[in-house]
Amino acid sequence: MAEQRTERADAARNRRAVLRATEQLLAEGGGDHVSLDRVATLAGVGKGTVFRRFGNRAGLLQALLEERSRELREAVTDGPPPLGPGAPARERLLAFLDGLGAIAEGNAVLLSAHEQACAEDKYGDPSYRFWHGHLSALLAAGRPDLDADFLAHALLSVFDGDLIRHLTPPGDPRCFTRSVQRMATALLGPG
Amino acid sequence: MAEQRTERADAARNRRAVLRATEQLLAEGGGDHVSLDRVATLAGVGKGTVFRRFGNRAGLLQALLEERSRELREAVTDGPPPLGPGAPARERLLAFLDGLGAIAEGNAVLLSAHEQACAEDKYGDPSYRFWHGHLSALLAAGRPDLDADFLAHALLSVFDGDLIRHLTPPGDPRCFTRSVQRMATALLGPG
DNA sequence: CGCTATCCGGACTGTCGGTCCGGATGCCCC
DNA sequence: GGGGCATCCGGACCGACAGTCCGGATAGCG
Repeated sequence: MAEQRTERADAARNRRAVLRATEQLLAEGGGDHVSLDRVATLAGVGKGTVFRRFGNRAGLLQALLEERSRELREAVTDGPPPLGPGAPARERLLAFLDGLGAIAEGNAVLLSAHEQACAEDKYGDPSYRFWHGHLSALLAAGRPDLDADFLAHALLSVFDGDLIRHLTPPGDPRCFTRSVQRMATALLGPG
Repeated sequence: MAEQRTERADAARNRRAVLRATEQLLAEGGGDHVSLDRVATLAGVGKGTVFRRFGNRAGLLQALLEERSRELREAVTDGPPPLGPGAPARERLLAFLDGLGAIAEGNAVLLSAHEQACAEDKYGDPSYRFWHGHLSALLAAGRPDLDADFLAHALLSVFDGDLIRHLTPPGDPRCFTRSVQRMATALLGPG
């Protein structure tokens, strides 16, 4: 539904330019630094172009996030174990948290900006629903006695850009992920 | 430091009027409905007055949240068990989560608005630090082998206004709190 | 009752997200 | 190669908002 039959060449070029400009602005200043005016100017396009492609601020950030996490989503559905199907639920869960943690740690600023932009419908966002569904299924497989749906929300709620930056010391970029994995292990119990 | 020697009567009256106006606007529309212009108008004061009292949007919402949670904080530090000191850590933890959950469930809209306004320093906010310190101490007392500091952040991260509204069905207002308590129990293990 | 520190009000500014439409341009078909 | 049309572009424009500022009002004290 979002894809036209064919996208005109200039449209594709502009889309790429806008995404590149967005990530550049995110890198050089905080999330607040990314105003759509600035994105458009840096990308060398008009403001209207940004909105036509991405709908609004949230859509723009979501597209960037989607680009950064598509690989993990494919690995989770179609890839080899332990991420993909085939491994025991416990191993798949830890592998998944590792992958998601890596993305989150590497994109904490983008995460914060996206959380702030997605004011109200964060839990209806397709991307969120996918992560939640996957997590929920793995949890239910590991511990059928627990409330997998809620625990999946709880585990995801910890992937907060600000929290990640607050908990990541310089020199140990995977600290957050390890903490999440330890928590998940404690939740699953000594199974 | 925030208290003047004596607050003029009109200043105190205006402060109350602003807080009342804020909660009224929060109640009748979403968090976005609370613009400081509207608050000032509804309170019957000028815009400058709102800013002089509360600094900015975040300060206003924080003041309201503080008002709603002061009782719990006092009960936790000075009150009788199981909330206050004296009960076993496990019981205190569950009682604390019950109290915090009640506040969060009753103020989900305010919570959302506050989260959005406190863009960057959410984890430095004195109120957050208090809850985190308390939770962290109780967790450390119950399970010294776990990373209490991280788990306290994780438990608090689930108190998200949007998530609470998303998980609270009509007719079961305490559903969220029970889920949180079950999660905490699972974390503490079968001790 | 008068004086001063304090407070009030609302006009003002700069910025932002989002809309709109006249003009340009890529693309397909002849 | 060229013409016609659907698509896209750009940036002027709008309304709303957070936050600032200062001339004027007033509470409270002596």
